[in-house]
Amino acid sequence: MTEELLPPEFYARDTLTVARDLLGAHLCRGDVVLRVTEVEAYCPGDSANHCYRGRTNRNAPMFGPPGHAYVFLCYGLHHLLNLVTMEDGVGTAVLIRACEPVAGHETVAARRNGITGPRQLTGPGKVGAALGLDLSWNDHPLYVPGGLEVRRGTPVEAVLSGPRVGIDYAEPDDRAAPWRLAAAGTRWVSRRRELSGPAVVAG
DNA sequence: ACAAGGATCCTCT
DNA sequence: GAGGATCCTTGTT
Repeated sequence: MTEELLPPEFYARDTLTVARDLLGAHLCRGDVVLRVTEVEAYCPGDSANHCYRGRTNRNAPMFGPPGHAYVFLCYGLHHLLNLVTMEDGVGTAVLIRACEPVAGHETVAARRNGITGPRQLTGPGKVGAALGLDLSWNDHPLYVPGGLEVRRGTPVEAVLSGPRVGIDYAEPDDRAAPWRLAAAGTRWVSRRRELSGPAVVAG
């Protein structure tokens, strides 16, 4: 039996809550299924958020309806996947930083240049590569069957947290905010030394 | 029209 | 641990 697609209402909530609840969810495209193990929340009024300085052509999908993808190209070569949260017009999202493979192992390995083990999928650019994403997936609705889908998956036992990665341009309070969340008890997480917890136990 | 820099990864050492 | 790859978005002339 196929797992339930997460509906738009799932995303139309507080971004940190959505981020925590996305841990354990499944990203599905074709034969590939990835279980989300690490995320970052980009919140309202957050100087690390691409939307902090208002709407531009690039961040427009983040200002759109919840449950759509926001894909952007980082350093000219990595496609990073975000899931838009909160109400239409707010401009918040959750970045997917790491996953563990559930199905489609051969496809993932091929897209990752034959790499297997945790280095295969721990890092946001690697997740985009494993799913075969490019900018054409920008604004794609993730609750519609047949394309890129997010399904319920299996919950995580406990959550680690720490500061977000690669946001030196942000203001000090936002740099320090513990808005990177990861599943405890798995090796499929990037930069684990910078995380602490378990601080939150899933109910 | 141009220059700068980025929510990174890989290949070395 | 250091450096290069690589191209789009953005703000400025």
